[in-house]
Amino acid sequence: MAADALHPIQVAARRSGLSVETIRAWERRHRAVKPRRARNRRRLYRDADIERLRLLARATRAGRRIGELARLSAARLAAMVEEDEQAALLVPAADPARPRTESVMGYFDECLEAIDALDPALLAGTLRHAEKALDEPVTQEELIAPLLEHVRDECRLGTMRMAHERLTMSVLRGHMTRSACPAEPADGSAPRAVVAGLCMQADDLPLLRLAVAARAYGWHPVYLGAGLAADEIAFAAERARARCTLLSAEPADDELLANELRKIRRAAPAGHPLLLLGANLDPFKAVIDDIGVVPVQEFASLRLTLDRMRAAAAGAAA
Amino acid sequence: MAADALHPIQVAARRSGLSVETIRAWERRHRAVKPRRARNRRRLYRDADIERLRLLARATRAGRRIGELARLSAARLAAMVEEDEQAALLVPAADPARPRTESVMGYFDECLEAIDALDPALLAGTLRHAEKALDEPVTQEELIAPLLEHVRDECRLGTMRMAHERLTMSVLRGHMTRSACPAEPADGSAPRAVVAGLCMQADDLPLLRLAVAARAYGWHPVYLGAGLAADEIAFAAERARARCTLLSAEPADDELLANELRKIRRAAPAGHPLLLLGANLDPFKAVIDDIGVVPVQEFASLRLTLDRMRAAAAGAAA
DNA sequence: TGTACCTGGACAAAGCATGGACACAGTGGC
DNA sequence: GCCACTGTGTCCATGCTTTGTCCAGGTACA
Repeated sequence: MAADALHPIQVAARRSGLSVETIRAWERRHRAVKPRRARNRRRLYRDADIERLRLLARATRAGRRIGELARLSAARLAAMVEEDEQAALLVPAADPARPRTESVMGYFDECLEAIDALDPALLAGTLRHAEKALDEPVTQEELIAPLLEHVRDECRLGTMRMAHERLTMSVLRGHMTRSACPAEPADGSAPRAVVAGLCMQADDLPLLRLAVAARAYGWHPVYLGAGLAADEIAFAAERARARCTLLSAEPADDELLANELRKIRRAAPAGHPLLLLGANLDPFKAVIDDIGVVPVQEFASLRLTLDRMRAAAAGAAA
Repeated sequence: MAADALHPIQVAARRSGLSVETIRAWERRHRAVKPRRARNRRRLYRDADIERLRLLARATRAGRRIGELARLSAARLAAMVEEDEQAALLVPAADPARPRTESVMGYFDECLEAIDALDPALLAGTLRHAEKALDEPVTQEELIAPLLEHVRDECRLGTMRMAHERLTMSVLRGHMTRSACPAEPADGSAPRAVVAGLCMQADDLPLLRLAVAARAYGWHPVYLGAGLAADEIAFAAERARARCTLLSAEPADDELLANELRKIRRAAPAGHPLLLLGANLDPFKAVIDDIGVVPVQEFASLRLTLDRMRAAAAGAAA
């Protein structure tokens, strides 16, 4: 439907990534595209015109001159762009596997020293360093999670003070936030995933870790934190165009949680996948089977589940 | 219930984000929506009408002209909006430098758009962009703080949903954490400042802002979050070798707060400066004078106080 | 009486079209 | 090296259309 839709130049500009001025210049000087005209002389672009503009933009970005490109047919153009971009991929040779000289244990001890000295910059620096040397999932799994566990235990035992724990949590939260939503603008093609906690939980680090994992596996997390009502989560999934929703279940009032799950299922778009992460999901078995929630017991299996889901979504879109 | 509720134009405006004037103009000039009329000729909008207005608003924001849109059916319109926004997601790789306005207002509006679309990456990117174009203190003072205020208000009014507020807080927290403790290893010579909240407070953003400000003024913040006991704060000040401690006071139980202040003073090293930031410090006047806390009513004066303190510390060390 | 709403008219800002101009990077000749 | 030439993206002046906002005068309602 709407295959013959006509678009004003503004839309053509936004969809092609070119400026309005450039599009007009290309037409004026080279007749690169020939849009229809409205009665009031305004340009009206068909989908095919915009597609052509996109191709032209990519070709110029690859170093070609617009003067040469303008006369080419759509097919020639597409082939040329394809070829150029393939060639560009070959140039930067894949970086060789990094030697893993640094051990996790070493970083762990360094972190503990930084925590003991209450030095946030040192702790953050060590974490970043570790993440560069090790892989990100490894860091999460073998450094950050155990570190948090350790600090909590020591704090409970009295070996460490609350101040240590708070500083650790604060730095870890910052670090994980950075991992979940890094500086580079997100890859537009990554599917989105809403990440939310089912009810109030004081400690949002496990949830944040879910977002970090999603990001590492090629998703674009929309992190909402814990304690949101069911209809808010469903609304967010729809508004953000999410391909799935990741929920976490803290040990809490089981009846209430089950109810929230049902509410989300009802309010979310039909067929929208819901994942529930939790160490002990036995109390929810009935609900999970009933409404079709995907249970995830550990982070290792999360990856598989997410990958399968993305493949399914891509297949459906194609 | 009330599925066929009829709404006055005021409500239609609030829900669609358009002005009342605009809605009337669209109807007058293009018959874009055809609301029912009450006996007294007042417009009455059905939910479907408001939905249509929302779609029209989104389509115009995507670069289309209202004159063209008005004649389209609801289905065509929805498909078009969907397509436009989907396409916009794929392009940003092509236009990294958005040539939009560089004023605070411009950034403010861009942030609101990102929040409305529940797009964390776009919001974070806009904030970073703003911080590069404006100065960091300006961004804090004139963009981030008002933005937070605005979102809270809209959420209270019902124009925005909780999901919007949570996403905003989560992204802002990440952004401010990054500002408070940036990627470069800290300048070793910067004096340290412990930043902590005097008692539990659900919202840690004001406190985080304190850390960001300290960092911007050349200090090295040791951020501990809110809700720490007095002796933990004093311990942290000593262990981290801090030159001062920044505290924030939320409107709360005054007696308790005063007590905490006294406890910190007793437990902290002699002569260690304590700063207390709060909008209304009147209830603490007695304690402040008694134990020598430096009151700070606003961020502008914080800078002066911190600078003087650093100069004094440098003088003493030399 | 004050507020919210209606209508039609008016106006300023923004968007678009056109043709011209400028700045800048290559390119090739000297 | 310098210089002229060309291709290209951006900007500007001018004129027209579209569009958001404002205003005056009038009506309904508490």
